[in-house]
Amino acid sequence: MPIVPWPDPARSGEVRKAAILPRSFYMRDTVDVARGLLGKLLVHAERAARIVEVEAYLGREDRAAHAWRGETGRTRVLFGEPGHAYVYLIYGMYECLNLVAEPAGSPGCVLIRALEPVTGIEAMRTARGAVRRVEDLSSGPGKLTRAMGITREHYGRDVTRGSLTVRAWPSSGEEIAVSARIGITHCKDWPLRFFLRENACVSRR
DNA sequence: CAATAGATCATCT
DNA sequence: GATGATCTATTGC
Repeated sequence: MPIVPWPDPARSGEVRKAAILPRSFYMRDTVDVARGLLGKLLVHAERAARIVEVEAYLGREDRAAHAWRGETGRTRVLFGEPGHAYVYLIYGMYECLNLVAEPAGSPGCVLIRALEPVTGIEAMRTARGAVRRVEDLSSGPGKLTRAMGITREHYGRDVTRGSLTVRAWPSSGEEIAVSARIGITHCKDWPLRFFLRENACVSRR
């Protein structure tokens, strides 16, 4: 079965009507926000995609989290209001998108690790160059920011309003799986990665 | 197929 | 000056 079994334009109307998640969605325990984001829609620049893989990063107790050392210039937004974007450069080359969770002062966040394209697939292809398969367009944290046109310009953006939003989307009923987080050196065994088990767009299948 | 090297730079020590 | 929440091309079996 194709990843997108419906015509692209037919879905853009539904995307526009989809309700933006309110700030209260993010003002909860980081793990609850992470699980809750699975299946929701990330919308930006005429493109929309379902969130299919995330990781939770906690605060000062989590040595793998950027907030572990406390507030710095880069991590400032993590300590602010929930529902904002934390975007940073990794390995000198890729940007990663996180959504800030928990009340102000508690720096939890959720790394968005993979998306399933829904609309704007041609724009994603253009942004991703030589990639052929739809399921490879946004199946990783660095890939999805490229595909969606998200950069450090979006650092601190409020995702409950404006051009970068997260919206409600009908549940697919897919099973949620849990594992350790990927690519970290500290707290390697903490079960804070959540993904839709059988989804073809999850990274590292 | 699996393993690995190289790209490349903001951030923090 | 070292490190890192990655990706891709290339090498080798």
